[in-house]
Amino acid sequence: MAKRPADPADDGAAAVRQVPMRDFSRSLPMSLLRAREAVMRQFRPSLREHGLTEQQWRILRALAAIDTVEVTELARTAFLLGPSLSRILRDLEARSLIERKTAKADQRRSMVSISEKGVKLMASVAPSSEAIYAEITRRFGARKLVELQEMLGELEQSLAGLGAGEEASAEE
Amino acid sequence: MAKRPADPADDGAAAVRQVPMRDFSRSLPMSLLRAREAVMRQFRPSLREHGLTEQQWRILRALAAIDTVEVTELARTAFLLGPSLSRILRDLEARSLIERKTAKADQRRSMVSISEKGVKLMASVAPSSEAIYAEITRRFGARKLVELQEMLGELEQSLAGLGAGEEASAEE
DNA sequence: CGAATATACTTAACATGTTAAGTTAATGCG
DNA sequence: CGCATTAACTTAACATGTTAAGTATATTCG
Repeated sequence: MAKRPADPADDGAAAVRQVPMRDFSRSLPMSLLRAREAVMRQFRPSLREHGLTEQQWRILRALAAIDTVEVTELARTAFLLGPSLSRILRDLEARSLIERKTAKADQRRSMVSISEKGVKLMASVAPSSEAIYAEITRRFGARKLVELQEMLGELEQSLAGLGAGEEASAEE
Repeated sequence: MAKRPADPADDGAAAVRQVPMRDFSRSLPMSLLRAREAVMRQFRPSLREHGLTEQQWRILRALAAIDTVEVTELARTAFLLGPSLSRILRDLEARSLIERKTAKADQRRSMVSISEKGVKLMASVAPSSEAIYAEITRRFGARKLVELQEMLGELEQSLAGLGAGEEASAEE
C-alpha cells in the first residue's frame, strides 16, 4: 500500500522531511542483510578461533563434499566471484589446507582439492558449527526454517534472469 | 584422495558419504546470501550509472529520512560498521553530497546531513530504484514479500542477544 | 596451418567488511 | 583540579566484493 513515489517533482524542500521512500529499514535488501548478519554473527567467533573466515570455511566445506573440482565450478558452488576465490585459494594453498594441480587435458584448468590438513581442520570446526546451527534451528523453529528457505529459494527463482543482462535487449 | 572422512571416530557410514554436512548449498547463510545477491543484482547497475554504491545509497536514503544525525546513529540506521561509515562519509563529503559539522554541545559528535546536491542526486535515482522494487514485488508477489520480511524479522529477533557476548558469561 | 575467438584463470584497482588500535573530547571521582 | 575511564570517532591492517584488464591455453574456421 502506498508505494510512496519518491516524487522527484515534489520540490526538494518538503520531500526530505517526510517519508522519502519505503522507510528504508524495511526494504527487502535491508531485511535480508540484517537477517544474514544476525546469523553470521553466531558463526564468526567460532570460525575465527580456528583461523578461518566465513568464505574460507565455505570453500573447505564445498571441497570436502566434492573431492576435486575446477576453480570455476568451485566458484559457483561456494558462491564466490572468481577474483575472490583466486585470492583465497592462493592463501589456503600457502597454508596447505588445499592442493592444486593443473589438469592434463586442459592446461588452463586447475583442479582443486582439500588436503589432509584441511580435512582435519574441518573436523575440528564442524562440531561447534553444527551446534550453532542446531541452536539457531531450535530458536527459530525447524519448520519455519524450512519454510523460510523455501521462500528464499522462490525469491531467487523469481529474479533469475532479470538483470543478468541476457544481452539482446540492453542499450549497451 | 577420497576426501570423505572429516569424521574421526564415527565411521558411522552414511553420515559423511551422503550428506557431508547439510549439503551446504542449502544452509541458511547461503540461502540468505543468494537471495540477497539476486535482489541486489537488480539494483547495482542503476546505482552504478549514478556513481553510487549500494552502501552510499543506503546512507543517502537514511539521511534523507532523518535530516540530521550523529555518525553513530547513522551507522545503526544504515546498518554499517563505524569504520566503513567513516570512510564513506569522507568520500561523500568530498563529493559534496553530504555536510558535516561538529555538535556544539559535544565536540566529539559530528552531525551529518544530506546536501542539496545529495537531494537532487537521490531524486534522479529514486524513480529507477522504485521501478525495480516494484518489478521485484510483482514477480515475487506482494503478499509473499510481506510474509518473507516478517519471517526475516522473526529470525533476527530469535537470534537477538545470542552471540553478541552480553558480557558476564563469556570466558574472555 | 594460422589468425581471430573463446575459455579459465589471475591481477589490478577501488570500495566495503571486520577487528584492533589510536585520538580527542567528555565524565566520574578523590 | 587531576587522573583514570568512558564515549565518539578515525586510522590502520587485512580479507573480501566487484568490475575491468591481463595471461595463457583451447577452439574455430578460413
